[in-house]
Amino acid sequence: MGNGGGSEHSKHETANIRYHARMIRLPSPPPQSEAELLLRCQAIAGRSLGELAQACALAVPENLQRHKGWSGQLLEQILGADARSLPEPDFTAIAVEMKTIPVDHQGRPLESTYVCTVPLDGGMEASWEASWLRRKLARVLWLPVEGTREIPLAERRVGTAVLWSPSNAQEQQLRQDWEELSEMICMGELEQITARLGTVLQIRPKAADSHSRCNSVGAGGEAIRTHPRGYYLRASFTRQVLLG
DNA sequence: TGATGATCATTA
DNA sequence: TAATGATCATCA
Repeated sequence: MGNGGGSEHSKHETANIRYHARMIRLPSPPPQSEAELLLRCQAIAGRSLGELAQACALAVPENLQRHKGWSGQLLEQILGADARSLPEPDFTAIAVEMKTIPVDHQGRPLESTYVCTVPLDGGMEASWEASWLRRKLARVLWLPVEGTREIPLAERRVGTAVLWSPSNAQEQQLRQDWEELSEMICMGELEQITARLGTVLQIRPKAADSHSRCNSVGAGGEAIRTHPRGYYLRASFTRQVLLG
């Protein structure tokens, strides 16, 4: 096999990067099957973000403070995601959503995972079955990336991807939380919702800052302005998904 | 030290 | 403004 374990960064390393770039034929066309997507994931497993960025001719930021979505966007490009910023699955042809997840040295998630915006304006969702959240999570490609701040961003490596759909038990957990939270919203109790609610799912602010507002409906059905919020998966849930 | 609430960048 | 991509920073 190749020389993956060397401590030198030299001509050899550069050759590997070029080789990798050919393997994934950048820019990547959208994968046409899950198998094709998984092959691409295997090709980048164990590689560093620095290597992958170089293959894309992208600069690596010093840190993620002002580039929070950088890793996710890099890996989307590498793997051929085509949804861009649309409210669609990242890989539209095969209806797969992709989530990069920062992990510690044991592969445990370091952060919660944003799923989607909480619908607040009028368009209340009729049922779990029809919910945006459920559709988003129907098929997810989890891509772990070393995320401890001790490791310089360029040196952080990509882990083994997991293509996942919720098990029956997981779906029931998600459903229970979603129904509880949705009922509160329908009852006009949005402002009573805190991130402490929900065992696997939570609602938290999702905005540029705490001054952001969006339209919603109050307890009496009147129009109000409130904070935009998003659904997030707790790290403990994602840990079970990744590690069992 | 982990989780909550706040925040950053980009696109349409 | 609202969707996408998330991580930061502070406090219990």
